[in-house]
Order: sequence, then structure tokens, then C-alpha cells
Amino acid sequence: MVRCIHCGEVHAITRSGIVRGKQRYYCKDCKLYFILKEEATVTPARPHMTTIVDIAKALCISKSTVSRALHEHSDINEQTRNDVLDMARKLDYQPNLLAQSLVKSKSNNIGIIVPEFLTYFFPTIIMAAQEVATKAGYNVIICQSQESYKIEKANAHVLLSNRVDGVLISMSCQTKNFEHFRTFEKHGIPVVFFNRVCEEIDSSKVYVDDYKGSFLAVEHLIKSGYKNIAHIGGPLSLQLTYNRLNGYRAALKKYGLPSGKDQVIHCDLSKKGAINAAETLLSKRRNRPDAVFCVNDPVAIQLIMVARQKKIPVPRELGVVGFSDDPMAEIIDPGLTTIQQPVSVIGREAMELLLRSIQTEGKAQPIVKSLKPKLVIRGSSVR
Amino acid sequence: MVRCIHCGEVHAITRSGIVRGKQRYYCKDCKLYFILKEEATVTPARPHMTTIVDIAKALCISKSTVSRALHEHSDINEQTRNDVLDMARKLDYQPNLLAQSLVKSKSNNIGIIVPEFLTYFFPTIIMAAQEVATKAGYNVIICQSQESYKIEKANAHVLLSNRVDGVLISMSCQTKNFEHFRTFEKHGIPVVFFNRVCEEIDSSKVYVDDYKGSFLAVEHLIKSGYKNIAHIGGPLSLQLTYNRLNGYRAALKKYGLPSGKDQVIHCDLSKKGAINAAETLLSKRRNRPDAVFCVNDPVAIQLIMVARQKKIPVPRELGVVGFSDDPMAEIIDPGLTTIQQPVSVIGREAMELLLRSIQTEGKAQPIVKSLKPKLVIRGSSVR
DNA sequence: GTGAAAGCGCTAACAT
DNA sequence: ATGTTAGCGCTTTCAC
Repeated sequence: MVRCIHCGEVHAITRSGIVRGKQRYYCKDCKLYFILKEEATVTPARPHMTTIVDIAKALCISKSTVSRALHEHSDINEQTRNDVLDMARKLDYQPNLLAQSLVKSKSNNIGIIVPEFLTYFFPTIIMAAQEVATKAGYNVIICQSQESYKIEKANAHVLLSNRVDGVLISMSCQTKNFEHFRTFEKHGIPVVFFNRVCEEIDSSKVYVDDYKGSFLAVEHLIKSGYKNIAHIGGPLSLQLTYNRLNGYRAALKKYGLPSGKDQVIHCDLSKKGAINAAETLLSKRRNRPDAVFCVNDPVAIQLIMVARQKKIPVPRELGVVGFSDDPMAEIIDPGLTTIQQPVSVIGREAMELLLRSIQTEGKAQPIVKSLKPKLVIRGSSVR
Repeated sequence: MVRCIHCGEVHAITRSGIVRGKQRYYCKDCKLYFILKEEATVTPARPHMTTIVDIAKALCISKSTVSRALHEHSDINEQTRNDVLDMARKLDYQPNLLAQSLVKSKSNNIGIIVPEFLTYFFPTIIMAAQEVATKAGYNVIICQSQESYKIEKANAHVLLSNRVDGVLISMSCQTKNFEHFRTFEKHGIPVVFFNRVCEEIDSSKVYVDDYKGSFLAVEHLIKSGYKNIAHIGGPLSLQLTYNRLNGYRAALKKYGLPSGKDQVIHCDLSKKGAINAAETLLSKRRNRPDAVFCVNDPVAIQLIMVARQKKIPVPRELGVVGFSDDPMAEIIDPGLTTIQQPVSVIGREAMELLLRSIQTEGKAQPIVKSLKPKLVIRGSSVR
């Protein structure tokens, strides 16, 4: 009883001549000629994926030859190669990347750790990064830390166990200990930080010049005639919080405006946190700000929503500027003035730096890229 | 010259007694006792990740014992197990999932194919699905088809080569050929469709009752007094397009309103497509609709933007209802009335069905879940 | 130009 | 309770 090496069926098999002294068979169903090896342990159950051994058996050659043919290895007979390629197609061969990774100690997987991917910013970066990775033959494993140090650590382990070749990271805002990042480097796995970078680790980084961006934003508010400008900042664990805060302060200083300490509120970046901060700022009886520069667009949008609810007209009594140029900024009325970040560029450049590190023998010289922000003026800040 | 089996260094090594007749060493740096095997091929370069063999050597036991200890296998000496666990921690052991997957023919990876993940809808589903997967010990590989059949097919190959244990799919709107989906089933890899399901494939599916949702939406418009209700529908390749269209028609019919054929426009779901459709509808000289039911929220929002530009007041002269309850619906002014889908539930249920299929021997009985939509009334449809 | 054999890190019979 | 062996699918010397 001879089974087809492809479909495993027995009913459609006929003999079809002798090749190299061996009986050749033909499966009518699969339209496939094949030869069984001497002790041919015949094919297993259905859901077996074709391997190079299947191809080798079908062609009565060795699996090394098949492997070589599949990879355009120099020394290979043209005819043999074509045979192998044909058979591979016929048997619907898909290389087992797991096996390949194991023997090459290279998974062709790249990990990305982000705090979340709900708010346009990270998805856009991921898309851009993934595009670059895919082109270079890499796969991407996306992990969300959900702004939690614990989850971020767990993510790092998952990526390590999956033997990723490199990692892109934007830190959670809870992270204060960086051992899990060092573990990567300890094992020679390059890491590139983006946006929420880690000062303490000497690796490549890509981010936007937050200081400059904030400065532009606040300067614009001042030039629009606002005098009492507040700031809703991000969590104090994030470097960008300080950079944006400093830009805000520098602009106030340059134009001789006071920056009373109470005009700065920090919030975690959740919706609730943003609403709380906005409420606090807009409920003030004395010294209510006439403008607010917000650490990012989602926060700015919540601020506008709160103002709307309190019947405080934007921009007449309240100027607002955000950061990032979220698509929402165009939708909301009035349009939200904001600092545009080259979001896709961040993702692309970060991935390119990472790929370069991966391809470099030994530790590559870290490269730090600071991208230029741009002021986009809409209705929320011009009266 | 003896090297530490952990750090590979030689300078911090001292002898430390004889154990089971063998010389024991101690590394001051790593605070680690260890014994070398007879022919001890000493440790390789730095970026070598610890394997069970390293642990076995360090403890002078066999790697099977290590494997067993690591997996709480029944028959294992308590003491041995603790030793192994300690050593694993000491050597910072991370199991190689690739090797594990290879031998078990089970990758613990699950693929997700979505058209995109920029617009809240898919990211939310992915998050929910990922959460369920992670809890069950599965990893998730996310692929975007970018609404392209070709890319979707490529995605399928990538997932196949990565030997995923199952796949969650929401089809691209270009997809008319389904062989790449069948390939999964042919290899015993279960598939669950969600949201954009494939009629032709007999597998589990999760979606929202689109017909019912549209019916609710249009009924609401009618009850609000709108008489000439148009519809911007989705691409004709998607089943949900027909379902939503039919719901729209059924509501018109039930309330005795005419549904002139020209009051239905289909668009791909891109921003540009939406704007074009909106322009067409709102530029009509005769018979301009007084309300529009849109296939989803992003389209509805573009419609409102166009109306804003044309100074057509919403909701007074134009009622608008969307579908999905995108966060933007709350932000835009007036608020967008919409049909809420239980987005997270879709992701969760789809993943649960998939995990069940994976754990079932043989092909599981397909389960189809239709979830209930809900009307959320905001300002855009009430005058 | 091709085959045989070793080995990537791990699990799972099969011995003992 | 532990060691020995084979093998997952693949690449890569090393022979011939």
C-alpha cells in the first residue's frame, strides 16, 4: 500500500515507470510524481506541514541539497534547483522559521515595547517601524506595558524567551528601575529607545526636541496676547515631562512673564488624570489662567471638553495648545493648536538604527537623534 | 585555568572543597559554586544565553532532570528541584521558546490579521484579545493587511512560517479569494473571523448584529423627524456593508419612507473616500438628504467636517448617525449619535473561541456569535 | 555538485 | 528519582 507523499491518500496512486532504478509513483489527485525511499516510513496524518525532508524524499536526494537549492547556494546544479523549487511549490512548502532560528541563533523577530497603542501616536510609530522591519525580513512582536513597570518587565522576559534580535522601547511612566533593559544588552541584544527614552542607558535613541517644541508653543501663546499661561505636565518619571516643562519656563522667562509655581499641574496621562487637572485649573477662583499649554493632545482635548462644560469660551477666554498633532486636533472645534511631531519618522528612524545595530558586529556606537518639532496653528489659540 | 560557568571570567575563581568526589569551584564575582564535568568544554563568549545544559553541568546532573525540575514534573526530588531552580535564577536562565516550540510542534503564538490599527476600533479589539491570550500563555503576532489582498496573503504566509497555533482574522476589503485562509485549516490551524467575517469559510465567527444596528440608527433618525435619509455605505466586498445597507432599507420600508437608489453611496473606508462621498451627497442641487446614516464613525465625522465647511448646520439641516462609537464621537461638536459596538467583547470572545478550538482535538464545531449593538444618542441627530 | 553527520535547545519516551 | 537516547526542522561543516 503506497500513500501519496503529499495528500497521504492511497486511492489515486498508480505506478509510473522506473527512475534511477527505483519505482516511481503518480498521484492523480495531486498530479504528483514521486519515489519512495527504501524503508520509506510513509506519511503521517493530515495536518503535517511539508519539510525539506519531504521534498528530499520526493526527489530522492538529500535534505542538504534541498536546503542549498532553497537558498540559492552557489554550488548547486541548475536542474536540481529547479526540481526542488518545483516540488516545494507542489507540496506547498513553508520553511519552519522556528527551526531556522534555532540553528542560526537568530530569530528575525524584533520586539517593540510601548505603554499602549490606543491613541494614534504609538500605532503610527509601530506601523512605520513595522514597515521598515518587514522590508528587511524581520517580524515584529508588539508588547504593551500599560504604563506598568511590572508588565514591562514581564514583556522583556517574553521577548528574551522569544530570542528577539533587537528591541524598540518607549518606557512606561512607572519605570524607575532599568535592570530589565540592561539584561538585553548583557546578552548582546541591541536596544533603541524612542520618545520616552531612558537616560541611564547608553544606547541609541530617537525623540523629538521637546524643549524646543514647548518653547514654540508657549511663545506662540504669548504672541497671541495671553498673559497668564499655565501648564499641564506629564508624570515626573518621564524625561520628556521635564524637557517640556523647561521649554515652557524658558519661554515665559524670555518674555518676562511670571511662572507662578501653582500654574503647573502634573498628571498621569490617563483620561481621568487629564480631566482632574483641567478641573483644578479651570475652577480656580483667583488667578485662573487665560491659556494652558498641555503636555499632549489627548490632555488638551480633555481640557477643552471641561472648558466647554464650564462655558469658558476657547480661545477667547482660554487659549489652548497641545503636543503631537493627534488627528483629533483637527476634528475638535475650535481646532487645536499643537506641536507636530514627525511621528512616522520616529518609528522609521528608530527601526533603522536598531537594524543597523543588529547587523553590526559587537556593540555599535550609540546614535541619538533629536527631531525637529513644528508649530501648527489652529483656532484654539488665536483670538 | 578554570572559567566561571556564569560570567566566563577566570580571575575570581577559587577551589572550594570536593563534592561527590569532584573538585568544586567558587566564583567570587557571581557568588556561585560550581563543578566542572570531566571533559568540561568551558564556556563560550559573553552573549551566550544560559541553557538547560549549563544548569545541568553546573549541578553535575543530566539535562532531562533539569527539564523536569523546571516543569514541576511529578517524579523529581524536592532537593534537586530547588537546586535547579536556584541555579536557574543564578544563571539568569530564560527558556528558549523557539526550541520548545520546535520539539512540541506548538509555538504558543497566535496570529492576528487586521486591515489597520490606527482608528481605535482594531487596537481596542487587539488589546482585549491579547489580554486573553497572554493569560493563557500565548503570544500574539499582529499583522496589518492595509486593506490589501496581496499583503493579507503575505501575512498569512508569515504566520504559517512562524507556525502559529491559531489565527484571528478581520478581512481586508479587497479580499475576494480565500485560499490563504483555507491553507490554515488544511494544516489544522484553527481560524476565527471577527467583524469582517468570511461567509465562505466554515469557522467560528464573532461580530455585531449589523442589520439590527443599522435598523436602530435609521429608525432613530426617522423618529427625530428626518424624511430624506441617505446612506454612505462601505465597500461592496464586505459582508457588513450589505447587512448595514439592509438594515437601513428595512427601517425606511417599515416607516413607509422611499429609498431612492441615488441616496446610497458606497465608499472605501479611507478618509479621502469618505470626503468624496460626503461632497457628492451634500452638493446635490435637488433632493439633498436631510439626514445621513454612515457605515462607521470615521466616515460620519468626515461628513460632519464637510457639512461644517459648507455651512450646513448639524443637526438642524442635516442629521447624522455613525456606527461604532469611536472616542471621536464624543469629541466632535455636536456629539455624534452612533451605534455602539461592544468592541472589547468582540476581541475577548474571538480569542476565547480560538483558544477553545486550539485546545480541542480535531476540528471543533464552529460557533458563530452575534453581539447586540446599542444606540447612543448625542447631538448630531436630534433637533 | 551532492551526501552524511553534527548540532541548535529542548522534550519525551525508554531504561535503570 | 535520574540518566540515556532520539528527534523536532533546519543549516553547515566536512568528505568525496
